[in-house]
Amino acid sequence: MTETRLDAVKLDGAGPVYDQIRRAIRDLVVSGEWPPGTSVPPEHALMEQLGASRMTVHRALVQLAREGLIVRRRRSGTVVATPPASHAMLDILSIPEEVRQLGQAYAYEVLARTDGRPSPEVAELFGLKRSDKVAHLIVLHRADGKPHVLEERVIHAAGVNGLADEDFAETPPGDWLLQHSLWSQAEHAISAIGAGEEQAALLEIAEGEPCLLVERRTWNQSQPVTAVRLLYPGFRHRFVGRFGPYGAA
Amino acid sequence: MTETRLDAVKLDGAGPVYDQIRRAIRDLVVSGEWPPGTSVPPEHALMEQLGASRMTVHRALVQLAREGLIVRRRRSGTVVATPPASHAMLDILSIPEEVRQLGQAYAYEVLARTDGRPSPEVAELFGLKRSDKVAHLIVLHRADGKPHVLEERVIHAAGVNGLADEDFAETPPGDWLLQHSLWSQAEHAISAIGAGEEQAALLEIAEGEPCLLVERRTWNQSQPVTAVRLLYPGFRHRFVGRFGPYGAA
DNA sequence: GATATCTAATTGCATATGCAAATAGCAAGT
DNA sequence: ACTTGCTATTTGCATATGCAATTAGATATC
Repeated sequence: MTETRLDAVKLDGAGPVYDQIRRAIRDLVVSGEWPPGTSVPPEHALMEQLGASRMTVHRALVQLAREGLIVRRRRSGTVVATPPASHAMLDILSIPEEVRQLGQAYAYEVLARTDGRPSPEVAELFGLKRSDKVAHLIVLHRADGKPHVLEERVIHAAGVNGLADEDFAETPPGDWLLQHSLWSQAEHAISAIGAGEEQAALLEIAEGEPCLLVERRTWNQSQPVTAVRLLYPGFRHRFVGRFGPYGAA
Repeated sequence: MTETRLDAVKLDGAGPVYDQIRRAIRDLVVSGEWPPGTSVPPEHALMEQLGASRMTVHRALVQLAREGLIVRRRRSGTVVATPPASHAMLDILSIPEEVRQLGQAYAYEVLARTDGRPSPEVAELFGLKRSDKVAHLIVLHRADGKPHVLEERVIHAAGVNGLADEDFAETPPGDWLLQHSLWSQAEHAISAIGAGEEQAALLEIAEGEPCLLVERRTWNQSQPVTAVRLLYPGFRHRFVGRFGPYGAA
């Protein structure tokens, strides 16, 4: 339960007051300045600090709660929520979790790791300078001992603390990053591709076998954090999502 | 602009009043009883009808507006929104639109149509009785003259009006359905698969070439509406989505 | 020490009121 | 016809007020 700097909440005079309050607090949350667990000042305090009525403050907080950024409980007060680990549509943010939900035993091996400058392709793909430092990893995830997905990942060292000291012996890089970095934007791309020679060997499938390729890039405040390519044997995987016409269910 | 039955809005006494109002109106919208374009009674009318204060009615309507079910404008009033044609993550609800957004010329051919009973596999997949009537269609969509995606579709006749009289000469079945049916639930599945012999011939690719298979099933109030399998040549397509940790961007 | 009870902090909900902003529709004037 | 301006309707926003529900923490009791 971190200390909350009350005067960190500042209005910008643009638009409705309730929305100024909402944005001010949202910014503190998504910037990481108020990390998950931080307690948000009670309505009365904000009301005095900002010179708004309680109902106006209330409206802002209720909306933030509906958006899932904060959690409110009577008497205990309001705290910053821990962001949902997975995303509605097609999520695979945590591969161990994904495998275990299938009721299979999870294991992984780090097949290769190189720290250094990004290759030209990687730099291009990611909008990095050649002088930036990155870690490049290849990881094979297994379910019940059988190859499940092949992960190739680039991590931007400047965006993540403690990267050099981590050997990913205990935790695979994807999960480790979830705990050691923030992200504000992500992009997914899904396509189908035939397995290359090396990839096929690692996944123990035939060369050219159709695979699902999931590419994900994440940024924090427009600074790159990580990019990953996940190669799933196609016949064994499908991604499913459910929703209604007005949004995810 | 349909007539609005004011007394259709009824409270159920469960939970907060503003939420009862919200749910009551939401139900009228999603059930199709108030189709898109219907004008919602003004706050004053609802206020009197329901015996709630204007602010309470307001709160319900504001929330529905934020959820995208209704559109509100000062003086003009409130109308039921036309549901968004495409969904944030991976949408391809309208293939013509998708192709045109790529700046390519769109065309399609209905390769086959059979009306009758569902095959056992289709019935299984869809939870239909063998006695239900369905239409089975195979459609090839082209972009700039080249095969773009192969569509295989089953439509449940009982769920859709006017199906028998439609020959899909003007509008491909996906788009036609969007206009002639409602859906309340959809399920997407994405996988990778090698093109079969016939499929490869139609798409003008090599047999076994990796393809993205998008399967979508839609229901209205738990009654099946349609199921479709879209086969995209993998090297030519990728589906992209962007979002933040707290939801779609 | 354990347990029951009270108190006060905090959020949740609803109302009443007033004013601001946008604008559809009408009226008047040219 | 076309423009101009007025007016009434409708939504948007903020405030002040009061009470209800929940419950952490203090207090009293056994």
